[in-house]
Amino acid sequence: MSGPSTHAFLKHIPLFSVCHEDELSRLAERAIEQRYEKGQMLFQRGDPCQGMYVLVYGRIKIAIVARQGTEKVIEIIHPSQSFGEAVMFLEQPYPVMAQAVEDSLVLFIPAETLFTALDDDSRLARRMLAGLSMRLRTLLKDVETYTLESAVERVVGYLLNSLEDSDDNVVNLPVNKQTLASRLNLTPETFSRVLQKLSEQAGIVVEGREIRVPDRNKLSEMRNLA
Amino acid sequence: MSGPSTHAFLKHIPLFSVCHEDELSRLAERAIEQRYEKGQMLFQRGDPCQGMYVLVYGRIKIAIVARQGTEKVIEIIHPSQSFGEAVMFLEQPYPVMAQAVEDSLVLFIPAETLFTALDDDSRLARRMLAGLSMRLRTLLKDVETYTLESAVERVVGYLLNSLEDSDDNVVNLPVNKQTLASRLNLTPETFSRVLQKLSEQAGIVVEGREIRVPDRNKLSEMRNLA
DNA sequence: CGAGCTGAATGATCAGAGTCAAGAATCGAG
DNA sequence: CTCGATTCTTGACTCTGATCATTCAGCTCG
Repeated sequence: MSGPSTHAFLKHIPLFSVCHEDELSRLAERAIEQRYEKGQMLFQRGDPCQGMYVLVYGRIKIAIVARQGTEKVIEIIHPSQSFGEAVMFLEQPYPVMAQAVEDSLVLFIPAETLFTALDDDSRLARRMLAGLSMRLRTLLKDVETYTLESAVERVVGYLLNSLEDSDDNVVNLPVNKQTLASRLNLTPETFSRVLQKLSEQAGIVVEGREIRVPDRNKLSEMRNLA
Repeated sequence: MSGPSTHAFLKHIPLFSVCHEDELSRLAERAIEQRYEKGQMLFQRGDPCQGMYVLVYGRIKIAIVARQGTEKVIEIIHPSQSFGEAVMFLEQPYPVMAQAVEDSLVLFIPAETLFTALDDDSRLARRMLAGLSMRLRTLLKDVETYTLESAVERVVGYLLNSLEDSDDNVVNLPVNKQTLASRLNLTPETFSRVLQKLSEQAGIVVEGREIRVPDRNKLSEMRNLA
């Protein structure tokens, strides 16, 4: 990806789509392309933060690591999503780690570059505020899910959510089941058992990373009854 | 609280402390004082959001409500804290509810007023971005706590955290034990038992809403062993 | 093609925390 | 000060989901 295509790429990211052309050019110019192989770390908890990221292609997982090394996936980043903005504003070390779960290409935007852009354009600031607010809302939803819902409810919720976008009846898991289980705050074993149960009782069909859902209502009903 | 004192109050809130005098005056002028009695709702999930709040005195709890009416406290707001900004930027209905747990006075700042101030002053925008980022970090920490820590660890963590500010060895619970239990994602019963256990094994002394911690290290050690 | 990995499924067991039910203590209004 | 209502504590029991251990399936690579 060279200069001009970086410009084009940024332009269709919601966050930057409001920017003026010359501002976009400036951002594109200073953005740094970084390639990561599957398994490589982008940053670890405690690392200093010098800017934000936008994922071009591949897949990144964001996770927290407990004292004993237990890892809990917070978020799975898809292409065109940005991450790391919040930490940049706080000027504190990363509270999480980021790791490529597939070969990935990211754009790194240095903090200085972004701060300048923010001062120049109050619309960008507004977008950014909305973006962080959205992130906050999502995280809040996660808290709600983790604390108020059972294992079955969490899985059903995830599946129905994933179905909303695509209009066929298939969910393609974005990562392996271990990682997804962690994202849903389940052990792989429990996740497997829940899928098993849903196959029997809600008629879903699991084939590797592909899950077919012939009847959404039936699946949805599993949430209500214990 | 009249106009001039509102100005003074806002001035010592970190978020607004960067504002110019005339901007502060404008904010103070348009801010609306609202009084709530203990138990009164400020807003409910689903209500439209027209601005943000700053708590002057009293105590507010922010909570999510599940389908069956189960309530989970997300945050306990103390004086000088602001809340509701994120929802304002999203222009969506509230995903949470807010209720006064003591007689309270809040300042309501209309969205329009704030948006104007943001456009006029990029420093305010920057502060606001930092503020939301901070909120995000806190919520992330909560996810970490809920998913990775046991009941005892959560309570010990809360106590040690509360001790950090005050330098005597006493924690004064800001709300009743039910509410605090919910904030820590525990049932009141479990919370009570954990306090019981910590009294026996870590030497803390519980007297109503006052908890004395003679030995922080001893308390801290409770986190590690099962 | 077979050895060795990694990811996934399954079974047996266990434990942490929730639920239900019953008292005790505390608070607040009159 | 007293009655009634919350709020808190304690006990007995249950249950969800974690842990541990094993087997199985699918790949990759020499």
